[in-house]
Amino acid sequence: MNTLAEENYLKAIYKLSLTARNVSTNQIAAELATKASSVTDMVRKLADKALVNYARYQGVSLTKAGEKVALNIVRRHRLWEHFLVEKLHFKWHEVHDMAEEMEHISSTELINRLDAFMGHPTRDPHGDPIPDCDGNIKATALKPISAVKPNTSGVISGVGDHTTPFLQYLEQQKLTIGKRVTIKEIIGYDNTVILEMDNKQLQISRDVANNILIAI
Amino acid sequence: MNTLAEENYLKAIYKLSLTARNVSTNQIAAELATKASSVTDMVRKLADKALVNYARYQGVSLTKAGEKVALNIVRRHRLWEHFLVEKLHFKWHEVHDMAEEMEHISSTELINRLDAFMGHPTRDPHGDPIPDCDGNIKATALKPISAVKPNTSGVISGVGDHTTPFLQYLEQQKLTIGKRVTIKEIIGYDNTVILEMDNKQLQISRDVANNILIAI
DNA sequence: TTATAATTTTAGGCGAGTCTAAAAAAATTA
DNA sequence: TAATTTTTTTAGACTCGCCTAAAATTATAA
Ligand SMILES: [Mn+2]
Ligand SMILES: [Mn+2]
Ligand SMILES: [Mn+2]
Ligand SMILES: [Mn+2]
Repeated sequence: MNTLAEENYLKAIYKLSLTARNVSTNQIAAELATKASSVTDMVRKLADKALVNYARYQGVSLTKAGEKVALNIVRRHRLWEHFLVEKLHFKWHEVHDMAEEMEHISSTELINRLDAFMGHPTRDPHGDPIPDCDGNIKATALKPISAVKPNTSGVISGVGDHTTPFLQYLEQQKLTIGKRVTIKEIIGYDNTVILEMDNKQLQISRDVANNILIAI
Repeated sequence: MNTLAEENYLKAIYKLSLTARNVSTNQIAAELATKASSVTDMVRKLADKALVNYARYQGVSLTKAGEKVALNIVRRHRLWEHFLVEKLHFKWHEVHDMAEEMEHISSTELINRLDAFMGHPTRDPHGDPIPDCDGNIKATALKPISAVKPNTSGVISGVGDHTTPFLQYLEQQKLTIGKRVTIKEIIGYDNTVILEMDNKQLQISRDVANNILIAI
């Protein structure tokens, strides 16, 4: 149906669309570590297939059909990540690159059986929601720790940075998905955040606080 | 390391090498449903990478390095097939095409963990041996039912034909891996074979008998 | 508003992998 | 052995996805 390259572009456009109405050529190029001219080529191909809306110099957005394809790739990616962590006992920072390949395995039946095998999980190891087979996805309102008022309590439910060093740091600090934390104080000087977790105090930097998302 | 196309060629050459010392261009083309000219191109590329021995018009054989790569792909293919049948409950005739894609997932750590997760299986759902991580493979001397003497008993341990209709037929007749059968008689007229299995008699055609492999 | 900078597109080219058609070599048959 | 058939290779072309360099367009600053 769609090539591997097309799938990667659609997923990138989907991701960027979460924070911008029209996605720019340069944004896509940066996301995929490719060149703007390559993006222009591919975007025209996707427009021909009616998967994106595109007018030159105007940026790009997914059509209904394109969004459906993208959500399916996201579903596959997150289900495989879940499998890798839950069944093969990989750490949460190790699974992304493997899932990046596995998300392109095309069988729908396979992914539905994997979904059932895993017990229809709703979130991947990083807290991101897993779309169902119709592309429905639970949008959850999460807030970065840096954006909540002191004495607020919440459960860590997602991360804003998926890089290995960040995830490893969080794991080392036991700041993992599901943990309840209370924001005690935000230091004015450099926005360091003082947290309470498991009855212990803990300081995290502004950058870290920006990338830990909690449900209140 | 190697492209998807290169991997498919190496696997095809490996398979054909089991029944021929030097594999011909046309054989490879038939196996991969491609054209002889494409095979010549690719074979020269594989020779440049020292994965095959090739002299024009002389056919091709795997080098030690090429065989190692091929065995690794076979390992991945068969482990994924095993997973699909044992964990996701696919039937043995449904798994080949999915495994054909999954075998190209490149992570060695992934496949070793999958191996452990499945309990280090030695055979895939079709009875074919699964190479270990060093490429060691247990060559088992199996005989087609058509080649054994009457009143011989053995255990069905492999198939010589992996096509869906054949596998479905065997399943319907309960002639599956692990079943013990006794060859009672081979009818001279058309080589129909009369079997005993589960204390019942059963007739199979010459073609079917040729493609059921037993360990005696 | 005009000049400058940044973004995006176009033009042209490259490698991978495939194809068809024609030429070369090997195998088979007469 | 000579003619014919089959197999294999070569020649040339195509699509896909990518690149660089240059041109066009849009955004920003003077
Ligand atoms: Mn991908
Ligand atoms: Mn994830
Ligand atoms: Mn394959
Ligand atoms: Mn198999």
